[in-house]
Amino acid sequence: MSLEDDLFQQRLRRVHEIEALGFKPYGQRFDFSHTIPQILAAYTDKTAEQLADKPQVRIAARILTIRRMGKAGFMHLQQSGERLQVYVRKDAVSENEYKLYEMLDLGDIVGIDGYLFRTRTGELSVHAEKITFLSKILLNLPEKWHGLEDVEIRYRQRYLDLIANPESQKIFLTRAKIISSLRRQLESHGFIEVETPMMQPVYGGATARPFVTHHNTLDMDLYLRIAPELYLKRLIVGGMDRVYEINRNFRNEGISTQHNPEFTMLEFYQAYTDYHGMMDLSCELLRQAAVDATGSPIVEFQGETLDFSNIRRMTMREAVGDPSLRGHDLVHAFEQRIEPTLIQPTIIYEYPVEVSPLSKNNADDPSFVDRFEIYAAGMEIGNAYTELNDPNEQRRRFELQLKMKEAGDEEAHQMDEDYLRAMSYGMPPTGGEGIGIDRLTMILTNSKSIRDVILFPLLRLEGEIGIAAKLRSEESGVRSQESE
RNA sequence: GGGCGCGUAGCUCAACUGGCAGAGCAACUGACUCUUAAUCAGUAGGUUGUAGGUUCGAUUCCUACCGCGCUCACCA
Repeated sequence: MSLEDDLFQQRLRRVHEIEALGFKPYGQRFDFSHTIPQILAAYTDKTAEQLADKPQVRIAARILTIRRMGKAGFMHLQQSGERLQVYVRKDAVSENEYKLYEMLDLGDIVGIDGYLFRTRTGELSVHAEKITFLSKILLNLPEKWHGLEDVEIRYRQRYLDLIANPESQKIFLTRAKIISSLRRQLESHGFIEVETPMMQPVYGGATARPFVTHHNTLDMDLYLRIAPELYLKRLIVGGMDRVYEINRNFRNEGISTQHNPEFTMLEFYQAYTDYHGMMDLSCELLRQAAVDATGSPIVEFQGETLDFSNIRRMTMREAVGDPSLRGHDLVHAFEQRIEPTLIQPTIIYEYPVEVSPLSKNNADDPSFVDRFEIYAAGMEIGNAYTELNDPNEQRRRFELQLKMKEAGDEEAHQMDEDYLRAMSYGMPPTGGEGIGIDRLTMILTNSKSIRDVILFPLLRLEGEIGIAAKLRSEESGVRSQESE
């Protein structure tokens, strides 16, 4: 029998031992008085004397370490990636609770009633007076000071990563702060959050290959959206002058450290402004998001110092520095030579019309459009433009895209007649923008791979896991032992 | 999809040129009422990713496959 099976069976037996002591191995509601982060925030700077009145606390968390010394011992509990020590002495808890303490495993979840004090070495700790059992671990936790380093397991079993690596919790906490910062800022500018279809009969708003799915009752093929853009602009036509959406896009393309097939995009549209207005708003949004997420507009990313309080602006032609290049050649030169060098946050504006089917022409040179993208750390993190609101020009752009499609461009835009119809009712001059939340999170959490900022990145199927069989066989093993 | 690299105990890693698969942590037994990588004494734990091949002998060399990473292509 392998070690793991042995351990599994051993712990399953322990479930019965815990029951025999009068505890529930998979416990119930536990009304805690504080979270561990709350206790640390409130009492970290309190001296032993200031804790002399024995502040009473009731906490619930997972056991990360245990140090037993016969008739007393310590353990560290962890909650939301933060740790607090608990001191258990035989004469301070009931006899059964101490027996329970002696059979606890790393990874079990317990509730502790007790009071705060400082140990002889000065560590803030809970002096346990009551132990409640809340949940049993059956598997083995990763090793305690190296944590879990195997990236494949970190991505496949994110729950284990979150237990073993507190930094991982922090990344997703920061991600949440970024999103809530952007929401708060947009709300304060009068933007309304909306939700538009993820399943679309006609896909558009970006150049990408879509995922296809099928609705049975309607017997109709649908595309998972590659962008919400065309629906959001229908709302602008309808008089919702400031709208935004934070949601998933799906693109059926390559996977890399910067690409996941589903990714989160913020898109926002503001009537009666243009791309210069969007530039100013973007700079404000990004600076404040950096401050809200990290405490500063200046962040470290892979050895570089990025300053979001001072975003440079230059045209694509200026960035490339070759006035003879136009159209696709200009974009190609830019992507090849310039994009990877844009480490500091930079706005690149005025794009060729060929790569911008939904943007308004530049008034001085109609072969360019009033569009910009935001780059940082060599990645594109945002894309914005003055929206094309002339339905006949939009029709010509769609027809140009259809020709590109016929010529073999799999990512060229589809014709969207309802979008043209909406625009024919009159769309106000509008500025619109998309910001890639995953990439922004990478930069603000100093993460090298997009998989580090997506809780469950797409991976190939893993082999047989076998846990159901193990649970089943151990269960029958326990039963046969009991009947002996 | 192409190229390169990695896969050894639950975790983190060793194993020289092809020669008896090992350590720390975790686990188990025992001691210990302020430890914190607790300590001390002892015990157990392996289909070396999978399947073939070469060889007296393969963790090691070869082939294919599976998974992951990096990178190029593509893309945001």
